[in-house]
Amino acid sequence: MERFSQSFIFTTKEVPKSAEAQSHILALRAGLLFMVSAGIYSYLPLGYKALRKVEAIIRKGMDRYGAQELFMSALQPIEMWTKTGRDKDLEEVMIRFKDRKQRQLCLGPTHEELITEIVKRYISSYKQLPLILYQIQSKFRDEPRPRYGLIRSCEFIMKDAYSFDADQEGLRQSYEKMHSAYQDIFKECGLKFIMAEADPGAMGGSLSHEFMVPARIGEDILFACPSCGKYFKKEGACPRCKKALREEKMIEVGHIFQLGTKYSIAQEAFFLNQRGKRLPFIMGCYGIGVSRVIAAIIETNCDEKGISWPKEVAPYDAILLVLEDKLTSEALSVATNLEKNQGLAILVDDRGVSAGVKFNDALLLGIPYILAMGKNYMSSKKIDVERRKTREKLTCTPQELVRFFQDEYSR
RNA sequence: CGGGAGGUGGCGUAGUCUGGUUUAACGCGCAUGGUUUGGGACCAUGAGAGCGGGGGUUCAAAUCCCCCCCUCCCGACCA
Repeated sequence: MERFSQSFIFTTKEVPKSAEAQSHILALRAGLLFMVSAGIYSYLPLGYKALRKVEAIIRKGMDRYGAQELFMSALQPIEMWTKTGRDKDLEEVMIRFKDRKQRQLCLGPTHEELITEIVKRYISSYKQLPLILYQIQSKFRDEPRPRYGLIRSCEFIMKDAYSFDADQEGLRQSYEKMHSAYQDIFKECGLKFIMAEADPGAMGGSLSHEFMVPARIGEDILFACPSCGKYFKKEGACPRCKKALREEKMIEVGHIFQLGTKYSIAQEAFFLNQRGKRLPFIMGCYGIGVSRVIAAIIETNCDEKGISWPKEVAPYDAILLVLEDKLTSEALSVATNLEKNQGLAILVDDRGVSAGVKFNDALLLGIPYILAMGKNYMSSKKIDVERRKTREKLTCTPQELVRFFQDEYSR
């Protein structure tokens, strides 16, 4: 239970000038983010809570499929990149500089090279495979044009996973696992997504799939068949329905790649098979733009009043508005009970502002349940409950509230 | 990196074209006092900027000229 009056949560009525995308405007208005510079953001307590919720969902999804978490350095010597030649390929996006010893360093835009060095050092037998490692970490890219807040920024949070297998069939299985994990993860985050076969581009490799969320401000485009609903990467009539396709904008939230041996061969990362033969690891890599997921969730879960977080990622489960000063201590104990008995995280709005401000801030913050204690509580011990998403309202006593939440969360 | 729009108290803006009536205005927010109190209340008082930075023109510059920086949008780019 936290008290709004003592929390570092600040909302604004006015729309910040430096934002155009809904998700960006709302993230700033609801006090989730602080803009440091173009494409650089700091997470404020409320935004960080939502971020940690998303990270927890990702960890659960990855762990379920046997991936192990580690944490690599963002700082990398440039020599790490010369064997694969990507110091040249990624020259433009890499943020690089010299330290006091004139050593060339970069802030990792991605981590294939480093993970390959790590695995190469410890894995030398087929018996230690397959292996999937992942991390959730900040990535740095010198974007030519940062855009739409968290959608495209120069420093952003990514979940990157890497698989190591002894053969092509192993890679296929690892890829399949990550494919399933991603579906679980995006579903739990409350995102409606589409999977599309993609071009591996500078990552290299043979096969890749993108996870896309349809949104007005998407930077990618897929072509949808209006009759069967299938999506295609290229324009042209639907092969099955022969209908003309229509363009839809998409936010790319995840991308998985079958890399093959591009990195293992270049970096001489080998293991011994059953017959003692030296073979390069067969690799895959799997990314989720964590901060971008936050933006995609807000973008697709909002209305004219503000954000409407899906329950699973909401920074708090409910907000309790105290509309009569006298009720403050009673409200705190109601909140404490809900927290103790049902593990709910409650924000108690005990600020000395008008009811209108509290209701509107509650809608802006997008916490799934808005509870109000005021007149109705004074007269008949009734708490007013509103579902943020549907705006449905009902009333119940504190005792009934316990059952209400049991029902809501067992659905 | 090309094209467009901007930079004025903490936030959002007006003023810039046509220099002077500006000791820079308004709304929000903030502080103090009072009245309010269920869907962004009201009154009073008050604090807070010298107009993105630097040069220049002029008796006089937020306003005109030059250079630079920053932000947003469109495009190019995008693991």
